[in-house]
Amino acid sequence: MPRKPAYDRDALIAQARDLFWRQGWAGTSLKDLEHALKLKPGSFYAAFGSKDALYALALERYADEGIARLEALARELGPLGALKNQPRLVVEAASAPAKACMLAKTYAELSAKNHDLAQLAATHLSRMKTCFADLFRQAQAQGQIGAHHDPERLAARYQSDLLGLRLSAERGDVDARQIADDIAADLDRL
Amino acid sequence: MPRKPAYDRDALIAQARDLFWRQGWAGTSLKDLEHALKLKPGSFYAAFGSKDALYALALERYADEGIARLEALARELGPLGALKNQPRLVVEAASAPAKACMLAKTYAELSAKNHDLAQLAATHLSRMKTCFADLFRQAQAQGQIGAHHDPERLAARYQSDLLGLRLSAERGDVDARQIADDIAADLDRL
DNA sequence: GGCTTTTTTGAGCGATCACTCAAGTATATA
DNA sequence: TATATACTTGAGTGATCGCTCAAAAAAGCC
Repeated sequence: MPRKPAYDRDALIAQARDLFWRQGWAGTSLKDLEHALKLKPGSFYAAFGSKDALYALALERYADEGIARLEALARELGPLGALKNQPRLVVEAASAPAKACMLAKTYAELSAKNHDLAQLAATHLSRMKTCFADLFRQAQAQGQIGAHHDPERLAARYQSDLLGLRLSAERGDVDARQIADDIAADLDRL
Repeated sequence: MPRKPAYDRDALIAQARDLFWRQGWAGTSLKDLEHALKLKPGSFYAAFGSKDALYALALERYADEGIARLEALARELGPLGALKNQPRLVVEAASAPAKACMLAKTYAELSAKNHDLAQLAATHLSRMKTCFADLFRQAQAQGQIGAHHDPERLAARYQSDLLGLRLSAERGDVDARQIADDIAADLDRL
């Protein structure tokens, strides 16, 4: 007997993610969301509960897709191949709403106030780091990387470099592709 | 004949910089500033004109002091020594309001909206990059770094790594000192 | 078609935003 | 001490914030 919603919830989350990714938490108002998602306030709150709840969904979507993409890349190119290609891919992703990492932007914006979303972003960053560490471990098991290296340490450094790279890629006066290549080249010296 | 202000303008700018640095642009309200600087709205606007004008002053102060600190370090340790020590120093600066770079945070927060302050932060980031490039050039002239390297490229990568490091240093699940040491170690292999 | 159930709509809520300004107060000169 | 000239004060501006809710509209079942 009930009426069905006129929107595609998954598509709305993806749209919200793109908006939040570009503009940040404080930089995205409900008016922005209502306009982009074509939802009036009532429908918005019926669907998602609050701005923060939607942001949390967007963060999760962002992290899940990022990890899935990396794992797919590893199946295609192997662990070291995936790690070496990821920097270039991220920098050259033309369709992405922004170059910088949404998790890092969220954490940077909200951690000072101990906002729940900052903690959530940190958790997802940690998941990604674990994913990197797994790939380094696999590369090591395949003999592509010296056995004396600590995969966790390599992962922390790699993630740090990627975050810097992705922030640099938003700047007009930096050649991010050069940096991406240099990061990849460093992996060959391990 | 006039009355003198009861405040120290330079000290107020430093306090504002610390607050903005920690909390960001949108995250710092005028109430926050009034409370921290102990200025009522009237005095605040008589002294600085607007929130954005004070933020611009804070950004400039931040960048100027950062460059001055690095140049002093280079006079003490030489160009390569300064570049190698900077990561550790930044990560271990216990008295700083935050680990992450204020210029990077500002740019990340405001560039999507083409805010004037984002452009200003980008300009200061560029100044810093030039400073890094000068140090790499000097290190090269002294034979501490291979002559085949492009100092501008080294500077871009170094700054990118530093931005990533400083963001990572705000996280609880990352050993930033290890990353800092790894960045420094990479400079020895140039 | 009639009824139930849900979604959609949009006016409007209190709170907070950056900011203004007139009145009050303190100080340096004469 | 008197006067001129700033600085300080804080109530209050309109705009925007995230969000609520009652009424209107639409879709599934009999």
